[in-house]
Amino acid sequence: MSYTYEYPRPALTVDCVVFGFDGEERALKVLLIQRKGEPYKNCWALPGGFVGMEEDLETAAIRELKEETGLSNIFLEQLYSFGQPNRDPRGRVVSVAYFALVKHGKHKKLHATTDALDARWFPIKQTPELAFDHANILKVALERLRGKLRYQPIGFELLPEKFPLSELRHLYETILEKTLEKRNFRKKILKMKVLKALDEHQQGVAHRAARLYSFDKEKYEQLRQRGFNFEL
Amino acid sequence: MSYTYEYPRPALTVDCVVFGFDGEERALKVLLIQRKGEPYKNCWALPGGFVGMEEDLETAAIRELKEETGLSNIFLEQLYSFGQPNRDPRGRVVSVAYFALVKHGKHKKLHATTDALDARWFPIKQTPELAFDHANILKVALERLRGKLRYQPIGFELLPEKFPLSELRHLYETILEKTLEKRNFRKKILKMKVLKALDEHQQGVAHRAARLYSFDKEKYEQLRQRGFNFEL
DNA sequence: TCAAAAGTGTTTCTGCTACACCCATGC
DNA sequence: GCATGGGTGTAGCAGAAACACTTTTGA
Repeated sequence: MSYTYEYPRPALTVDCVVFGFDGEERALKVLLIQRKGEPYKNCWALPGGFVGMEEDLETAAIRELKEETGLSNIFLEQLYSFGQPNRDPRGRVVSVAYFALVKHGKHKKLHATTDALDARWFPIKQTPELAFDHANILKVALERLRGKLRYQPIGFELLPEKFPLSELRHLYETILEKTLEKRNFRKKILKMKVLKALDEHQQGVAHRAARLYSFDKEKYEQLRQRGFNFEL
Repeated sequence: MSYTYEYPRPALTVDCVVFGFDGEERALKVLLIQRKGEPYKNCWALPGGFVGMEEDLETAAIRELKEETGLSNIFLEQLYSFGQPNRDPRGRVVSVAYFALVKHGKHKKLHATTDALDARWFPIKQTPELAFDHANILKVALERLRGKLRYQPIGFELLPEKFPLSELRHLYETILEKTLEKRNFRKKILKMKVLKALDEHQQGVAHRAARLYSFDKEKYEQLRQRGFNFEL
């Protein structure tokens, strides 16, 4: 079977930059797969692939992520489209990149599925050489993550459902690469009223157990519609 | 001549949302073209067209803009990619949308070129029915414009080289749809040191002539690199 | 001399920053 | 009882907001 057009067409792919935050190592990580086929065989790359003919772009991103890494049901948002004529040795390939956030703990075990040799988390500071222009895509994604983190409550997407405030702070400190004053951070975030204080505490820690909180998405939506702006 | 591929491929287009600010009417406007051919013949639409095979996405946007409206040398930035499977009746067409800002006065006269029946500025509040999903693209562009305006000095792209402070304020008031206190606006923007005060004043106004300013791009770049953040 | 917008300073108030000590818990 | 991080209050300061009058110019 083949398909014929009057004019040439670029191929269209999606690529996903999946970020996770490892609370234990206090490190921001990115999910990469090892390529099974040519080009860049065995090379590490962002998960992604060709867009189906009847498939929405976001749907394609979700599907590829599932196929190549086993991940599903995660925060996903379009990042940018990359279309340099020579970014792929096979010919003209335009890629719509997505940017995803996952609760790292939940997905520690990754499936290296049929489409990829391997799938692994890499600390953002120690990524291998990447295929295509993926290093650049990753760079853009990282800038976007840092930019959004301060103005939108997306940090919660990287944490488990229930978390102590200190973990949220560590996440901000790690990603923004600066330390935040403990008391002021607490005041600021609690004053926004987007966290639900739970009647639960940490367990099995060698010190006073911290209270757990959860992000109150409904409350946030209500506030946002009244013109409230999350900003940290 | 025809082109054959093993798998089907979506067609790829670029569309441009071009904003201009009309200082006299104090209105934000968008540039639309009237379609010459099917589908949506005679309907108003965003300028745009197919991406060439060896052509960078941004280059394609610049070229289409030139071809359909005569505009060139303007601020252009990628907005978002739209890929709903049924957004174009001709079949699967994915469009990378760009978002452009022009100095309205300079380009009051538009060429209705060979590719379009007509090209016109429409106040954002009074746009006609648009072809395809262009109404949605416009909506996304407008949100982006409002969002960026506060945190990046892009307002200047909509003004002439030299302008009085009041015009800059009117621009902000119009786009953000709220009034700004005259004295505080002046203080805030001047304190940033990104405006050059010129030794020129308005001419032919029926009241005290205001001093003209120009945006100092180099100064802004210097400040930005030292961690300064434009915010209004 | 009137109309219309330019231009200017000060006070008030809010909200951020900086900072040090006691508390609860597991080992 | 000690080490570890959890949790709290306040004083000082900077910057935003609010506000009214004088100046300049052309008609």
